[in-house]
Amino acid sequence: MNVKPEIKAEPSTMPDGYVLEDQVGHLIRRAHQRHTALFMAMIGDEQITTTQYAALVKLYQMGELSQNHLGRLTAMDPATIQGVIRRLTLRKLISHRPDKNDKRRRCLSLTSGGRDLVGRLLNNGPKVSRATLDPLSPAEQQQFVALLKRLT
Amino acid sequence: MNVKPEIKAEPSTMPDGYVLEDQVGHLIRRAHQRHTALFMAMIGDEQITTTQYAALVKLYQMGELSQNHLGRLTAMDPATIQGVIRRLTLRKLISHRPDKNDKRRRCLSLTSGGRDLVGRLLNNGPKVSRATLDPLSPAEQQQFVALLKRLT
DNA sequence: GCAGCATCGTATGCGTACAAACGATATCGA
DNA sequence: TCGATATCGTTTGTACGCATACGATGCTGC
Repeated sequence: MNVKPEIKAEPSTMPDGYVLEDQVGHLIRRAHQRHTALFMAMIGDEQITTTQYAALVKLYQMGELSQNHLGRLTAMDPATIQGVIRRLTLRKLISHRPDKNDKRRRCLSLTSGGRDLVGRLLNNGPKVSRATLDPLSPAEQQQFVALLKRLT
Repeated sequence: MNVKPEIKAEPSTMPDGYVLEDQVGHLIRRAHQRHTALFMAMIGDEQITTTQYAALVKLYQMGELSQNHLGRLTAMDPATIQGVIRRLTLRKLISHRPDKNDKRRRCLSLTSGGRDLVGRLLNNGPKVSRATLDPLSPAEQQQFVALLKRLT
């Protein structure tokens, strides 16, 4: 149960008080890790990830979208959304058909199974958000989200 | 230069006002993307990533650490820190020797080249933090970081 | 109508991030 | 002392995230 005494050695002096743990990027990264863990534990499906959920919800809301457009709406570049869509298609949650007017595009939409899944998970989304913000008071939560929105 | 009119279809009704873009997890993910892009553009070395920088700075500060302990200090699990250390070792920024008292451990430390690199990059760390927080006023920046720290 | 440019989706390569399983080593408790 | 348990670092597999390059298609301006 105990951890060994850690190795020690000669540290180097830092320019003024540079503390890695106080840097905003490090804190954002850790907040992202924590949120992802909460999401995977609470969303209600073992396989669905945060980005897959975002793609499914957007398709649920919008009905039919081209692949890159869906990527833009969910903040994923073409290479990333391609992988996400491939995995969701393998799970038969998404289907695609060619666009009549533009041969380059794939029209993506949810299958009935995909719609069912989103319907089941949709109530859990707000629960994850609440759990993520739980350490803050309601007023602080509003403040935090408002500030976070301006950092994009 | 123009984007085509986007595909439209029958959207599904959502339970109350669920807006993906307002969910804190989505905002944290986008803030993380933005910070990473700013870091890569500003840190002063084309190859060094955020996690590699964290590992280098910690070793610079602490002098010598075991691999998993360094991982805990920088919020990386053993599998992740292993890859980071392997790449930094390949670049000859980090060296390792066996621990006298514990044969399982690798004692990690910076090479002279690693110390030189950290010395050159260290002033850029705060610049990245400032750029990340730039959309906010000074008071808001303090508020934001304070709230973010409590979400970990 | 056609040349240049933009966008579509794909593919490859590299770097996190983490779960799971592993052998080796260390420690704790009976 | 010795067996159970914990930790160390590694490996494998899956999933983002992005840079880069690619061929196919669409659009714009001359």
